[in-house]
Amino acid sequence: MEPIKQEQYSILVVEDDKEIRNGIEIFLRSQGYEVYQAADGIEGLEMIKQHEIHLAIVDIMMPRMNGITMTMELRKEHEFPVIMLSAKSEETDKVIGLNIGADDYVTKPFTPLELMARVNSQLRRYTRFKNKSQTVVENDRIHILGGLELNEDTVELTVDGKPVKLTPIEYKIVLLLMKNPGKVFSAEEIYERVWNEMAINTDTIMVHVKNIRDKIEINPKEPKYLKVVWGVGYKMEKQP
Amino acid sequence: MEPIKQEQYSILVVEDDKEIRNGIEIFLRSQGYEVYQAADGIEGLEMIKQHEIHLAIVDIMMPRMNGITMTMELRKEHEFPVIMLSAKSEETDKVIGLNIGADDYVTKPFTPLELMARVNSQLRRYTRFKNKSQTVVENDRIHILGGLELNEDTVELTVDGKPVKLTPIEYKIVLLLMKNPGKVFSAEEIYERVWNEMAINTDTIMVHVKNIRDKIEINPKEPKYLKVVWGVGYKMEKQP
DNA sequence: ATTCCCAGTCATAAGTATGTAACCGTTACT
DNA sequence: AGTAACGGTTACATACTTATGACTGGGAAT
Repeated sequence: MEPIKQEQYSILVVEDDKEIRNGIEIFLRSQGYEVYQAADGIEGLEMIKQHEIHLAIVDIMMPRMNGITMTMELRKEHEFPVIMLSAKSEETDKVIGLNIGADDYVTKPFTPLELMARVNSQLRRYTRFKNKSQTVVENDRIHILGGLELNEDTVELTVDGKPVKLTPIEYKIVLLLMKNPGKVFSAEEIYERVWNEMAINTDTIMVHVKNIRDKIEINPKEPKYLKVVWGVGYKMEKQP
Repeated sequence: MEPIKQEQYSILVVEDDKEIRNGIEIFLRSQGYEVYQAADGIEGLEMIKQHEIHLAIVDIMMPRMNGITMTMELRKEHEFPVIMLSAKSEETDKVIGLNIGADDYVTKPFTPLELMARVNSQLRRYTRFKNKSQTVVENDRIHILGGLELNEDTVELTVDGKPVKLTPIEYKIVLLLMKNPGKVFSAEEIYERVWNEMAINTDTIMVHVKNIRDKIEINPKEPKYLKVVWGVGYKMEKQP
């Protein structure tokens, strides 16, 4: 696990629990990041004014000003990625759905690897986006596969040009598969990467797959896109 | 659903209670992992020096050297995933884990299935990550032998460019042989490495070999790829 | 309150893969 | 040539994996 960093990125950690805050700081520093701390939203916004920040990790529940309000505030001025921390996955879906402007979320308790993966991923995306926005807007946030077109920015999927309504979970599954065309994911893997938690059973995935097929396939009985690989998992078939 | 494991991963179990240690070992072995044991942190570090370890399961409370100290020590040199075993599910334990570099937690008491799920999940992440970091390098998850091409990511085999459908077991056998071109495996060896259990009879292998030949060989009677070595076993012939 | 939508669970059906056994060919050696 | 040991082939019952439709409960929208 080695971060590739030419620049030194600065990360702001906003979290009222001092132990967690320090834990995150130590870990991020060990990965070569510069770290600033704040104990609540107001302190956090103050830090952003004073320092150049490339990414913020923000807890939702905090005294004085909570993470949601803080994120909405900072978004008026800044574009850097915000990763939210929340206690349970209940609220997080709402947060994402509400389009507060957070880019990702991690549910507590989390492991270092989880957090690290998301920090790296967001920074990668952010820095690439920044560079490209000056030239042509060649977007890697639009995924095309035959007649399927998934747009990450508008969160929309079209089949042969016709928009298709996906539920949040369906969207996440399709996104994962379309980001990796041809690659096979086991049901467990899909579960872990979409839900961010251990898989309990694979029935859930099967049902979602069926529902997705009903929406995107001309003939769901003989899928053209979302195929099963027997005994292994599912994949999005590359189109000729 | 069983993961496809052609490589034998080595797991170190560090736990002072001998019964638990042995219990874990039995389950891990049944899944095809190589297992090493240690009764405390000092022994554990010793084992890591002597063997190549891909994942460690470490109890927190142990005599002589506890799991936290041990994990901090091993992190100075190694990056493989560490799963901690702890008595309480207190969040503070997990915060401590953030500081020391553990990747996941299982709270005692746990079921074998729980532990297994986490072990598989962590190894999946770890190996995936390792592969991603070497983006430029020609992928070691694609194996080519003459007209045969096997891709581990898409779980596909093509013969002269044409895709061939393999069953899970056929796939595992082909993968094992193609990863070791020219190397001869006895039927027993193939059985043990694909099934992760003792071979009872070799008929099964023979049948699978025939079925594979029917799929990948132009003339199955005179195999070009999957050859028999009389009285010894089977191999994938290196191609000129 | 009522309706609607989504996520998850379950029972059952449909579809594949697998192991076994019986039988046929080949090879190596006397 | 005879024969014993080994490898190849075929067929089929059984076991697994995946697909499907119906049902439940929770939450949001009306």
